[in-house]
Amino acid sequence: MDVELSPRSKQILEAIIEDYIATAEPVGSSAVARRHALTLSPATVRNVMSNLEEMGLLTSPHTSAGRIPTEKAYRFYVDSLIALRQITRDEKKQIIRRCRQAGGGVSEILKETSKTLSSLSNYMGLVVAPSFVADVFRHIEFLSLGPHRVLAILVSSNGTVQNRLVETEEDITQDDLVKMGNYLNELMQGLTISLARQRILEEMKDEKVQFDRLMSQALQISKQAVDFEQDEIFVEGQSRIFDQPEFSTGRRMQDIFRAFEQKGILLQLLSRCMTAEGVQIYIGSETPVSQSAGVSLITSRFITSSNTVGLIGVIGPTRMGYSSVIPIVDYTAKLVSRLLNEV
Amino acid sequence: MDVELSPRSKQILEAIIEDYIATAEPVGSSAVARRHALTLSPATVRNVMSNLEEMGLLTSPHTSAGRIPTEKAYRFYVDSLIALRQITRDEKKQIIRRCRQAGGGVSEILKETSKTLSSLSNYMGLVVAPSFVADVFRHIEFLSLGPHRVLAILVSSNGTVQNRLVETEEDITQDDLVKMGNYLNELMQGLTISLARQRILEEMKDEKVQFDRLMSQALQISKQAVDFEQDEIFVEGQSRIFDQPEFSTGRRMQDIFRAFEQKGILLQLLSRCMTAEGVQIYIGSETPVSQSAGVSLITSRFITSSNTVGLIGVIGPTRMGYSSVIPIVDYTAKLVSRLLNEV
DNA sequence: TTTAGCACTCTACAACAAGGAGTGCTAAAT
DNA sequence: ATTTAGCACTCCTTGTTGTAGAGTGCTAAA
Repeated sequence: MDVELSPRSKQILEAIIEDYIATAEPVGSSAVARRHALTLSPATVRNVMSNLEEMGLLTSPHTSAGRIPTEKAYRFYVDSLIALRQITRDEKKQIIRRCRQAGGGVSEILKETSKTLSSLSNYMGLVVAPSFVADVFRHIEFLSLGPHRVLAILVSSNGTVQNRLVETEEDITQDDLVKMGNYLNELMQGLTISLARQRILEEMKDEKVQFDRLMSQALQISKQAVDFEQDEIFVEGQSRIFDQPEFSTGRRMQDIFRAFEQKGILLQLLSRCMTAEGVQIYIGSETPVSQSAGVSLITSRFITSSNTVGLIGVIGPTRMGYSSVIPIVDYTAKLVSRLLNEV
Repeated sequence: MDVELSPRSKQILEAIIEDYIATAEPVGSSAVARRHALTLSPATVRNVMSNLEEMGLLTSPHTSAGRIPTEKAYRFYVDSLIALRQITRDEKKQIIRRCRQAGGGVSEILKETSKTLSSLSNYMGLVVAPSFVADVFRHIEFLSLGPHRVLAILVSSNGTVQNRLVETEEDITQDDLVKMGNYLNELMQGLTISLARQRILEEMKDEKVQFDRLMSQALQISKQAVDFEQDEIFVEGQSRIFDQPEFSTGRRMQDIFRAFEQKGILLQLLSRCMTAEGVQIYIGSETPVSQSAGVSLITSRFITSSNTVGLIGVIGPTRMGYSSVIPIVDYTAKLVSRLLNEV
């Protein structure tokens, strides 16, 4: 950002951005002069605006409309101008209450978090759960559910539970299933899930094991149990985008919804965002989700007790209330980290 | 339905409905005469249409537009006129393949089912999972995840797995957790989840148990484990409603999305639909989800091995391709029942 | 009972005019 | 050297009018 601006230009730019965020209408010179009680005439403001336009910070939809901020302007605003609103005691309370009351497992907490983000920000809430495969193995257990059906339950030290129904060729008694469980628990103790998976594959090559019918079956089943892609994603408050006038035309909304139906995009997002600490802000075309749709994304990562990383965030129009959403996202991410690490 | 119609009127009504389903445009008298190679002049068709309008089966948006079917007409069409299209071998294959490959637990299968319904019908797919509380208890297990954290895992004989993280006041060793598990497994053997819940409450009143520190803790924890509302609902293919011209205006879409964000509505739907067997069809204002939005709903229930009931369905505009969607829903419901009962 | 003919209604679309908002430029004022 | 008032200009918005087309309803003939 090689933007060099006089204090007055900054002030005017800020006024325009905030006006536009509030109204979604192009803002004209007289509106700025009036609303901000600047001791300047519209004409002066116009000159400044003209400069800002040349610098690529403003555009006008047509000759005789006011001007609207460009992506570059939002970027500058967020980097240099913004006065973050403090998160209120009330909001804090609400976040804590809702995330806690979710009770249940990790998934339930994260889903409620996503809803909370949505309702506090009035945009869409997004949570991408941490990848299970990086978690540390805690426990595996097999239950017989019928002649050829075995339920494998896999627990990580985070408390994330995976279960999978496996069809077996032959009948296995519950006693044998317990033995298999003991064997595997021994085998995978202390490994991450992905390492555990490797260990299983190695073990399957072992000659001793190959001759032990029970053990080789155990490996077979558990291999299926660890082989999955578990990508939990919670997008909540989708209907809120209808509140935004810029999305009232179907076309852009469709883009957004399409994007969410492809999980891949969101996972890619996760991997991109999880390296950096703190609140990340993606504006317009910077946004990995749906570049064309004119949305911005504010995210922050959270960390579980096993040091795996997840992502929370808010998605709204580029014209979003950054100053209030950023603190909310920030606070929520920290809270979720704390909740998930709580003793 | 006290509709008495001549064969010719029926034929014309059917033609109009099918035309309108295909085009979403009001259909005029000459279009009917032409497209259906009826040996009738537009004028004659007009007379018939005029009658149909009087009977409340057609309306016209304005004087000089064609006519469109009313809800009553769709109802009559579905009840008496419709020629169901046979489900193709290809569709069958696709349904089977996708539902099977989902692997994993019940949830995964049902989610994939919902997606499959959506992509075959080109409308939205809906699956409401059977209520867990009616399932038969199979197994409970406790795992220590840290000083004061216990993970309770509850398995029903369907293979549905519930897990819940419980904070305990004092530390409990894994050994004790195993004992607690044994005790509770004994206690709840063969009961449904909801009965198991009652049993726990009864047991907590028992004096003998109250003096056994371990057992009373076990009850305390397991009470939390069975106390939840687990309503899994999968709505997939939401972006498809953008393809329907009648929803291009934001207002009606918003209604639909709002409805889906309130789970209550869908659960109410479940309870209403699950009593009846076979395919259920709800047209327009009959639809429990969002009466105002002009949507129709085609559902059928499925049954799990423990005789609990779930719901699959397709949601589209009232102007939906009933003749092809009905067989798809019918077949899929049967398949899912079979899959979930499979030995 | 069916059909041709015709007047009638209503929409959709385009062309046009008036009003308004906001700009850019120029020249005067500070 | 800035700031500001004045003013012409642009372009959107809204409303009006006119026309073409689609489709109906009615009447009278087949």
